[in-house]
Amino acid sequence: MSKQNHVPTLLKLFRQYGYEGLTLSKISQETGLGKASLYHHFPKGKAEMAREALNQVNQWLETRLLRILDGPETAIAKFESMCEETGQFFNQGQNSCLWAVFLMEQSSDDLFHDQISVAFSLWIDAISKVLITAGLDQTLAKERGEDAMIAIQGALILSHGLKDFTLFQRTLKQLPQQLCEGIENFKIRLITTHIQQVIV
Amino acid sequence: MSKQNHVPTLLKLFRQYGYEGLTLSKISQETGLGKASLYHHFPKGKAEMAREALNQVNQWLETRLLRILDGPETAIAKFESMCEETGQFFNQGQNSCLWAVFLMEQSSDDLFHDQISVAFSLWIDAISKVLITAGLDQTLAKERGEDAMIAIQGALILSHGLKDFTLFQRTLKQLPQQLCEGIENFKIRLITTHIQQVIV
DNA sequence: GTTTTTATACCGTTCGTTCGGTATGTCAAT
DNA sequence: ATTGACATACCGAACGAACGGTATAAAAAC
Repeated sequence: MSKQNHVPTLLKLFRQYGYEGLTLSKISQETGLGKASLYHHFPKGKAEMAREALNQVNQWLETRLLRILDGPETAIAKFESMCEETGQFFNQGQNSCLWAVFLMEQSSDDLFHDQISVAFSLWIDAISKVLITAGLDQTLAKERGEDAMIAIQGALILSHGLKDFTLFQRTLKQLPQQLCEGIENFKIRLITTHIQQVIV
Repeated sequence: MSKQNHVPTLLKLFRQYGYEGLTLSKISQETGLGKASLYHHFPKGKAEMAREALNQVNQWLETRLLRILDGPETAIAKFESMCEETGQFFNQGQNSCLWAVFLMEQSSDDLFHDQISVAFSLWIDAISKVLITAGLDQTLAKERGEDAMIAIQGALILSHGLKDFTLFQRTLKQLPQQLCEGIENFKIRLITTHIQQVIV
């Protein structure tokens, strides 16, 4: 069986147990592969397995989310797609976020901070770019992108802490409106301005 | 030296390394106590040390934060004090939150979920109680309490991921206004109503 | 002089990792 | 068609190191 087949399992395990909390024995048990076989696929050991799991998440971000936000739809439609996709990815809040998990432990943060930092920036910038295109002020757009990520990450934690996953779902549901607040009539304003100019 | 003197060190270490990531050797090294001495103070071992660290946080919540929110000031003033206190506690975003750290690992979450869940609920309820007193609808007040916690937890993660702690500070700064949105004139409305009644 | 606190030495276990080797398949050279 | 060199996927057994934890007893504090 190919190496890539086991990456989703690795992702699930690292999310669940954290970097230090996940042992090779557990990985061996869950993948059905002997420890030596694991080292055949991932010669650099546990760190490489974690890196591959992170890559899996970052690829989801780039191939699914960023593609949505780069699309031709309206801002609100893109954000709704984004939240839909995000909800699925985190299993409606029941999965934790590997980025956050690795950030919480110094050892894994030392190893993977760059990957995580880039991922956050990409997501935030993609959101704010949509907002800027929709006519929002540049500074405000950036802040709203950050606030969106804050809401998602915070909602994941709260949902886990309270074992109430409707919290995550509510947050996602409110996010598009929140992001687009004050720009709903952008096109209308544009048209109005245009008409006025034409008339004059 | 008394047992309680070492709890802040334990808190710092568990926040930094997580539960599985922190070893007794490290604790021994940082506290300057031999392992045997550690087991004299904490007979149940690592789990007890973590529990004491968590208690430290929960006591901060109950003796500092909840006391602020129970005070006689206006809603906005209480929230400003809360954010000030919170900013100090998390060292302007540079400390991570032990609740979140323990929630991310299955092993520590199994051990301490109850303590964490109670803490979240206490904080949220205290906030929403303030808002209800200020005249806000009960459901909306609860949601805002949740959103406040989401913002704080999310901001901590984002700040760490981007190594930009101004993010956390901005979030705290905006929080009071955000919480009080739509209730600023509550007292004025009350007085107005009262005057009208008196006149009639 | 009793109690509290600390240190030394060690326990069994599990950690991440490595070694040696087997089974299966590929593919050109013979 | 057979051979031999190489590549891939896998595993059992073992490695040294570090883990969390525990005796026993000396030292410090009261």
